[in-house]
Amino acid sequence: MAKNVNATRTCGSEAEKLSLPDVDWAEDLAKLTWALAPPARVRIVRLLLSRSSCVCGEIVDEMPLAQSTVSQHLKILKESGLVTGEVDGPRVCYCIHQPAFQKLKQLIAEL
Amino acid sequence: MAKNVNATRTCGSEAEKLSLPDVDWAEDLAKLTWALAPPARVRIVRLLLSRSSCVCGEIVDEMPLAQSTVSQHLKILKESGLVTGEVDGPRVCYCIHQPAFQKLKQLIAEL
DNA sequence: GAATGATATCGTTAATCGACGATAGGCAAT
DNA sequence: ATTGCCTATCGTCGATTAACGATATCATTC
Repeated sequence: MAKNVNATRTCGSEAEKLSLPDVDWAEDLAKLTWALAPPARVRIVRLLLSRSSCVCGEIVDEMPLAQSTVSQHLKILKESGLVTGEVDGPRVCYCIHQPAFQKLKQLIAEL
Repeated sequence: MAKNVNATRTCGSEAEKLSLPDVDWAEDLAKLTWALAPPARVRIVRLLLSRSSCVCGEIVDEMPLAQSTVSQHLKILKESGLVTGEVDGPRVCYCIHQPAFQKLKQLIAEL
C-alpha cells in the first residue's frame, strides 16, 4: 500500500493521475471555500454585499459576536482576498473585493 | 456560540434581506463551503465530476492519502449531501449528488 | 465455512479553529 | 497632551480537524 509518493513528485512532472494543475486549482478554490466555511464569515460577506457602507462597527453590531472575533474574521477574509479594508479616519471601511469574488464564482461555476 | 440576532434593520426599504432568514441561508451555504474547505475534498469532488466510474479504491489511488483518510473525507462529503455512495457488490460507487451540487452553485451565484 | 479483497470505523495525535476578554494602537476632537 | 472612540492584536481556552494505523465489517469466491 504505497500511498505516499510525494518525495519524488514535489516538483516532478511524472505521469500522475491527478495532474499538478488540478492540485493547484483545487487549492485555489479551497482557499476561497475555506474562507466561507464558518457561517459567520458567510454572513459578513453577505452583509458587505448588501450594504453600501461597510464600517467595521456596523458589522459588529449585526453579528452576535465579540468585536475581537469579528475583527479576526475580517482579517481572514482579507487574507483570502475576498474583502478589502480601507482605513477611513478612525474607522475602517470593508468592502467586497470583486476580482476575488468573481474568481470564486467562476471556480464554482466551472466545477 | 451565541445565537441572538434581533437587528431591527431600518436600512432595507421594502424587505430587509438581512435578518433571521439570512442566518439560515448563511448556514446552508456554509455547510457546503465547509465541505469543500480542505483541498483534499475539492479534489475528490473534482475527480467524481471528471470520471464516470467512481469506485472508492480509484479515489484512494488518485490521492496521496491513506485509505482511511479518504474514506473519512467521503463520509463528510456524503453528510454534506454533495456526494452519494452506492454499494455495488464488494465495492462502493461514489457519485456527485446533483441536487446538492446545483444548490451549491446556485447559492454561490446568488451571493 | 474459511479466505480474500474492499470499505468503514475506531482510537489516537498534533495542529488548527473560533470564540472570548484584555489590552495595545491609531485617529480626532477637546 | 489628554481624553475618548474605534479597531487590531495578544494570549488563552475548549472544541474540532485531518491525518494515520489498526481493526472491524461486509460481499464475494473458494
